[in-house]
Amino acid sequence: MTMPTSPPPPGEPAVKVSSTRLAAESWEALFRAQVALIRRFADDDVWDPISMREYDVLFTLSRCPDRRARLHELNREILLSQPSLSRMVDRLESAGFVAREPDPADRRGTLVRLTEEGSQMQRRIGRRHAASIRRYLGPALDDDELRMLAHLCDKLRLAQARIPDSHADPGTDHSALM
Amino acid sequence: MTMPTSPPPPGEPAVKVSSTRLAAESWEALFRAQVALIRRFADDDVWDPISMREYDVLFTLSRCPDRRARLHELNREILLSQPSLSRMVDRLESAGFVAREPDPADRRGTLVRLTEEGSQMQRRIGRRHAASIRRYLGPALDDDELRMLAHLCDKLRLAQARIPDSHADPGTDHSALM
DNA sequence: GGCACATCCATGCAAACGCATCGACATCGG
DNA sequence: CCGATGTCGATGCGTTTGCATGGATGTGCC
Repeated sequence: MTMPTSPPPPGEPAVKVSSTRLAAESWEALFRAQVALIRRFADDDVWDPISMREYDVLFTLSRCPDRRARLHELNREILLSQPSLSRMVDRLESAGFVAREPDPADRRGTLVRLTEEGSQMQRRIGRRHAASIRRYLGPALDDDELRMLAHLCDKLRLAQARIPDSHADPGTDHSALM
Repeated sequence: MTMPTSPPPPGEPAVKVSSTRLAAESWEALFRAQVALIRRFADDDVWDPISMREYDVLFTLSRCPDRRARLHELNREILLSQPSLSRMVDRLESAGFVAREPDPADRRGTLVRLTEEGSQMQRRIGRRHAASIRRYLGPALDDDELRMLAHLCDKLRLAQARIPDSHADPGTDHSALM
């Protein structure tokens, strides 16, 4: 998805087009690999009582300090709109896997905490999911390649914090002034 | 999402655990990088008349021979269930971007063809999206790194065809017998 | 040929999603 | 201290998604 291409626009500097093309091909490869793997994981019957996306929430919480996080913090890691995440937490809460508690430091916020039951569920599914990951990635790439892939993806993700929006307000961008 | 981990299961051979952990870390890195980039692309206002997922369909069709494909073929590239894709094609058809036509070679199937209007729309959005891709990937990775990332992702994706399901029927898997 | 089975697409329906919005609280400026 | 503005999370509502299923056509076997 979200791959561009189309014939290179005429009149652009050749070096820039080439570089754009390279970036587009890399994004397409990354995206398609992710689609193929998500498909395989979805076909695994390891998620049983919850969905893959709900597992993502439990997993993310399991890595948070004290296994709790603000809803808004969670929302930065989960590919869901804020209202959708709020309702997903509703469902996980009624299932007993997480619990909402007020944030004493900021009474606007809500802390979402992984319950013991939720933690057990995350570990149970996580073990099976880890076996699947190994099954699908292990035969495809050797250890050095896996390390290289992780390194490049981390570098790509972390760099995003330093790249402004395409429609950022230039008046408030002081990063080049100081 | 869909990252496993949890403490390494006791009693497993150390080498296997280590390898599983490496695969899991690579998958997590790949997935999180994809999430971060999808977020950025979604925030771009380049999609205007359609959605990012609908653009994915137009883009995929634009690469097909004669700009047409069977619905079922499309469904292998698009991360959507078959009924959802069917309805998305409904919407794109009423918007005039694609057209359904019967497949003369297999009367069960339906060919989805990109109309001229749909092709123009794809190119229009594609140019803007390509600029975004360059904007977000270019400063993060140099050309060699982009090439390496694409290579590893392609290798990972293409290898999936040779890796059986986790719950494959052993009776029908003849790959090891011949 | 004819019957069993597989494949392809469409549709009914409940669940989940995103957008717009609102109330509650925090923060900043006077 | 108070009002303006910004941030956080919840809810109404229309749209989109997935699951289960059905109808139609292709394929294999006797």
